[in-house]
This record gives sequence, C-alpha cells and structure tokens, in this order.
Amino acid sequence: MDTTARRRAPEDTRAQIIEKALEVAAERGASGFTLDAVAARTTVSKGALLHHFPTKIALLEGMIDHLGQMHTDGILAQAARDPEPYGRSARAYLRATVTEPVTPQDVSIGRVVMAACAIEPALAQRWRTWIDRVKVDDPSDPVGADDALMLRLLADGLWVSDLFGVHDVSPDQRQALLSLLTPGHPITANEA
Amino acid sequence: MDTTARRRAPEDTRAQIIEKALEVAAERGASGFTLDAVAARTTVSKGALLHHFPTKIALLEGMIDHLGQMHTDGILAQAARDPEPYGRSARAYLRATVTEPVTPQDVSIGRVVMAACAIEPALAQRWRTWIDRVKVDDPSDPVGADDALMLRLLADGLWVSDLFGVHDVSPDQRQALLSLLTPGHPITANEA
DNA sequence: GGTTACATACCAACCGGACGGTAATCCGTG
DNA sequence: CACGGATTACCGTCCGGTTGGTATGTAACC
Repeated sequence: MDTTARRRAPEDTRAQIIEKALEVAAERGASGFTLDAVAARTTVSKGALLHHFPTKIALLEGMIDHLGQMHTDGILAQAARDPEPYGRSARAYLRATVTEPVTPQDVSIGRVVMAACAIEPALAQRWRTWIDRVKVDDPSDPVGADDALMLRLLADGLWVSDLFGVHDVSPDQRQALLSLLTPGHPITANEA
Repeated sequence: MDTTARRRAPEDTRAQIIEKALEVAAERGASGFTLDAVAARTTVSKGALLHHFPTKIALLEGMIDHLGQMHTDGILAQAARDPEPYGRSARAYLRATVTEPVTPQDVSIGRVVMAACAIEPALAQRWRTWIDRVKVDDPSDPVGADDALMLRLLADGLWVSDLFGVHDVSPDQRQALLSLLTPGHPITANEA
C-alpha cells in the first residue's frame, strides 16, 4: 500500500474499496453511506473510487456480489457437511441464516443492501442471481419443490425479522426450525 | 375541496395527502418519492404538506400507520371469517399475504416502505407495533407458539419474495402453504 | 384577536458525478 | 535493451441539480 504501488494491484484496490465500503455501511447505515464517506475511509481518493466503480450503483453491485459470494460459499459448505441428501440444499439455505451469528454489523449492512435493492430494482435482480446459483443442485434432491420453497421462504422471513426486529425468535425456536425437513415427513400436504 | 374550505376539514386534508403520497410511491418508486412530488399531486401546496407533516419521516409514519391499519383490518377480518380456532390468527396473517392480489402498485409501495424502514430504523419500529397488534389474540389460540411463529415467518418471506421477485411461487404453491396449519398436525417437532 | 390552515418564495446543504491533470506501467518497435 | 507513445491508476477540485426544510405573509375560523 505504499505510494509507489500505483499500477501494482488494481484488484487489491478494488477489494479494499469493497471491504471499506462494507465497514462504512455497517457503521453509518444507509443515510451515511456516501461516496465521500467510502473514499475517506480508503487509502485512495474519491477520484480513484469513481475510477474503479464508475457509479454508486456499480459500487453497490460490487458489494452485493461480494456478499453473495460469501453467502453462497457458506451455504454450499453447509450442504457439503450435511450427510443427509434429502432436502440438503434448502436446509443449508436455512441453516446459513439460522446458524450464522447475526451481529449488529450484519444487520446494518443488511439494511443498507435492502434499502439499495428497494430503491434500485436492478440491484435486487443482482441479488437474485446469487440465490439462483445456490438452487441449481436442487433437481438432484429428492425433496419436493414445495417443501424446499417453503424452507427458503422461512429463511428469508427469518432474515428480515432479524433485520427489522419484527419477531422475537428464541435460540430454541431457531433450532426447532432446523429440524423441520426430515426424510419421510413432508411438510406440505400435497406432496407426492 | 373548494378554496373556501380553509379551516373546514384538516383531517380530510391529512387523509388526502396520505392517499396521494401512496399514489406517488406506487408510480414513482422510492427515488421519485419526494415532498415536492407529493405536494404537486395534492390540491394543497408544499407548505401545507409540511404543515400537516412537519418532516418527511412524519409523512412516512402517517403512510405506514394507514397501511398498518388496513393490513391489520384485513387480517382480523380473515380471522373472524375462519371457523377453525386452531391457529386462526397466524393463518389469517399468512392468508392475508397469500390471498390478497399483489398488484404492481402494492409492490412499488411495499418497496418504498421497505426502503424507508431500512434507512430509518424508527419507521421499522412503527411497523412492528402494527404487527404486534395482530398477535394479541394469540394466547387464546391452542396452536403452539412455534408453529404460529413459523407461519408468520413464512408469510414475511413470501412478502419479500413478492417484493423483489427472488422466488417464483406458483398459485398452487401459495394455496398449498395455506393448508399447512391443521389441528392435530403440528409442524415443528418439539411441539407439546 | 389569536390561532389555525394554508400559500409563496426562498435557501442552504448535500451528494453524485464530471473534469483536468499527473505519474506509473505496459508494450510495441527498433 | 532503449525508448516513447499509449494506457491505466489515481488525485483533488469543482459544479449543478436535487431536496428537505424555513421564513414570511394572509385569510379564514373560534
């Protein structure tokens, strides 16, 4: 990061910007998330920031891609650790939401991303692509599509509940949700 | 609404402002939801708008209260129409989300509210009070708290899925979700 | 006459992005 | 290898448009 490292590592600069941008989002929230604030936190200037991300939406896309990458990695790792093939993917999706510690920083970042997606629909689309990437291995799963969908909706609901504090969900209740999808015990009625 | 009706009906003016504000939110989205746009759509001026709602957040609070009122009314009406007492409240909560036609206007308004809540946590708190108001009759319900919570989380997940289009949920699948909570068939494992 | 319900004009601050400039690096050529 | 032009990374400043909010005035009502 010395001054001579100009052209050395543009990819590192990009990564650093995204990392710092997430920090700003975590600490200042959506209203405090400005290009100036992000630039001030990085070692580079605002001009360089705009050089790597020509627009604020582009920066948010970068952040969402980063988060999506991490999230899908976590889900796929969870799925790989799960010996039971039945409903593996959907369960991992839920488990990632239930298990991961939801820190105040996570909540703040989640709110910023949520606000961004609500304001700019294109960003919501971007987020969706990451979700779809996790779903690809579903066809090989013997679990019914209805049950899998239900678990995912449940996970999403739990996520927004954590974001806005709409429901009080105890650790026990979180744990109970995990044992929902078991082989031979379909949840939805019109399952095969 | 003639010009002579100055002092006549301040309450009507308030109601009209909220109504028009929701229209603006539906048509212009979050980025187009500005005080000027709202004022332009009403018969009153921007000054009058600020007179009734001294700040933009106050206006959003008014809108959220209005939506919350309608939503809880719908849920309570659904619950009243349901002959089966088991899980009545939670089912009504879910049914309100599943049954109500989700128009593009609803989606747009929902996004604006979502963005507002994500940016200003105080608004999320406001929304939560409306949810709590629906839950009050739960204690008289023989359904387990875990199952009721699960249905609510499911409903919330379905709502955000409709808002952002994350999952494709067929009408059949929506219908299937409704038949989840039946007496004698608890969903979560650790029910009594 | 004092308060309420508005209208009109105005402002100041914020913020995304444009711009002109500089220096380091890459690359083709001889 | 030398070298020189093109490209890329980056800087710092400035600007214009937008927007939430204010200040001042005025007419209707109690």
